Amino acid sequence: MTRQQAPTLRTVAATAGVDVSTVSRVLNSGPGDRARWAGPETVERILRTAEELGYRRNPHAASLRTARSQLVGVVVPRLQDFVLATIFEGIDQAGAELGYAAFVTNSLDDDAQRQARVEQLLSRRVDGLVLCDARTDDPLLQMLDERAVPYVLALRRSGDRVGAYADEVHGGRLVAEHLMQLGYRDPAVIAGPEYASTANDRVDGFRAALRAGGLNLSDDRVVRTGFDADAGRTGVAELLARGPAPDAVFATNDFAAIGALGALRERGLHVPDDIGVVGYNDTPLADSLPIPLSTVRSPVLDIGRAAFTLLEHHLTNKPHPTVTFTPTLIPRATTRPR
Amino acid sequence: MTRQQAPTLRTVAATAGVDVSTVSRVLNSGPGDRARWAGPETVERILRTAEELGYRRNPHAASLRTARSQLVGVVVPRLQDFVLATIFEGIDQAGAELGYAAFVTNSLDDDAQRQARVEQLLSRRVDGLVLCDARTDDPLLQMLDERAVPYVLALRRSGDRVGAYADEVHGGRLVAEHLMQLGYRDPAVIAGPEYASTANDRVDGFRAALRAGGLNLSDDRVVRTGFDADAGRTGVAELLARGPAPDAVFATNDFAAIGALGALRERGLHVPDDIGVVGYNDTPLADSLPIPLSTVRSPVLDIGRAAFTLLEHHLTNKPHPTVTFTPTLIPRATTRPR
DNA sequence: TCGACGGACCCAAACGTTTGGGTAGCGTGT
DNA sequence: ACACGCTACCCAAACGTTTGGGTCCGTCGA
Repeated sequence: MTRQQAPTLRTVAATAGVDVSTVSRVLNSGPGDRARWAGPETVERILRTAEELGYRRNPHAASLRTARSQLVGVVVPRLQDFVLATIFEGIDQAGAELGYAAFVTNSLDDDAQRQARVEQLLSRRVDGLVLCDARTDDPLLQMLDERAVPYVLALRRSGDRVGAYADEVHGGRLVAEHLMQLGYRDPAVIAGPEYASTANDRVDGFRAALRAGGLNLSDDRVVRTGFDADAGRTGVAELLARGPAPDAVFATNDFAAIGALGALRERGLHVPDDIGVVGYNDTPLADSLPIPLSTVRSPVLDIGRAAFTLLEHHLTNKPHPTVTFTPTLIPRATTRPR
Repeated sequence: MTRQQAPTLRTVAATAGVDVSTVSRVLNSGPGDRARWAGPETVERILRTAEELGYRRNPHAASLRTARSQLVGVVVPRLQDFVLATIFEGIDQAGAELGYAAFVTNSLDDDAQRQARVEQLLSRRVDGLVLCDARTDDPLLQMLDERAVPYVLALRRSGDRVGAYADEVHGGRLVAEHLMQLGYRDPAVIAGPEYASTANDRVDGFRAALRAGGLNLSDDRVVRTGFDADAGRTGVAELLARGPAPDAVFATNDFAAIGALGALRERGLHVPDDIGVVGYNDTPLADSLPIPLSTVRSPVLDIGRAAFTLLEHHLTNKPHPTVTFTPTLIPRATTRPR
């Protein structure tokens, strides 16, 4: 077997005895439309020789000609985050089904980095972007709007821009209702950073549901930190420093909840007897912690898939209204009836 | 501002009053070499107009011409896994520095999926692959060898193929030495799946160090499971079903360790008083667990970076010998002197 | 004074597709 | 018999680069 050059349309056309244009059209139309371009046994012959020669179309040549790369860029705060990795998986899956490939990069929630990464994706000539790290007020998005770059958001909202989201307000509400139902009367919340709509919405929903249940969430029962375990520790420290311990803690992220669990333990507070804890996201090990964590699960894979679909519709001028998914509460051992 | 077409080399050449070839050469050579292709003020003019017009080269056209895509494909078992996400980050970082972009996809350690994903990457015409999911005996790799596809491995070995690895044997040894030093005498191990070299090497190193310390690791103190928390639970169950409890458990993965922690707790065994536990990988929350987990850390970001460098050297016919990184032990609260 | 040489460019082909526009041959209706 | 419309193709231009070859002109050594 000699070291053959990768076969091109020309090779296929030559060995099948037709013109390259015919091969191209036959190969690119679905089984139904093929007959529009060639006679049945010509179609058959083209398909067969393409197969035999192991022909694969050169996407660069095609992109050059069509000015469409079938490539999308995905920007996430951090791929190490389980939720974001899953969203990307959804995007990649849905994309692959339609012949798209996806690039993904970390923005680390850092302005310069975001800018640079988006610029890089754009110079790779992606057809569009999925941004998972939108800010509530986001100059980058304005820039993209001005440049008319096709994009959709995922997970984090910004204004009323189109995207695929989870109903975070509802998620917060679920947590509040769960706690109230179990008899907790004085919950606190450890919230993520202000710039993420997700954290804010969860707190809003939580507060609203408490109010509807006749409880008030005062400002000193809310502490703003980050998204990681350390944020949970410092959150608990802050909360306890402010006065009497709450009877429950809602951390807007499982990692923060896990950090909180550790901090509470160090302070001799027993979960769930002394204090209830609920997280958010249903990280894979929430279930497997020494004390399994009560939490909220959003269909993140679906969010990813939907985000891609939205983008694809955008690219093909189909309607693509924002979609919202509903989270569910997963009660486990860190909360119990009082 | 009218809707301008993206400027091409031709546009730049025309407005700078030179030929496209000159522009191309000037733009593509480093600051040092530019003078080889044009006079100093022509260079200056070209650079300036390119800048002003906002010219960005079309990578598809370039790839078509050069038959190099500056694209690499990365295959990981699961991107949701922190370690793999970090390795990818390393690859992406190092790649970006040299003008490469990276695709990443999940193989889920499933043969058909791996095959399909690799095929997809190849039809995207990547210049090479980084495989993070190699098996000890791996037909896919043979196929790539035969087709002369440039690739390197990362993390998991296969035969003596080139790659960037952590010294897992050493890691296992560190754990054994740590346990022996603390006075544990009868450890057990919950190992990952057979097909992953990482798990095997860790166990081998562990066993060897025990032997060197005069201890024997009998077969019924080794249980083979998977890489997730559930594997840890069932691992513990299996171990305890076999006879008297060991005095320590080495889980070759933090998630498994966390599962083990939960299972031990349910059975009334206290960590670290009744039984010590050591994980592997230093997952971000190992540190923040209610009982912080003793574990081993490998420089995974560096492994990713090194893997890319290796691949790039391969692509440019430079020497690229396997590199190995040394892990370190992170003692925390799940082990203590007996 | 002449040839050689090098600097500073330009020319044109090629990479592999896609796609708007042919056209030859045939069947059909009148 | 003729126009017409299909079917089943083919032709060729274009997408934006890169790169192996020119060409022209000025300088320098002998």
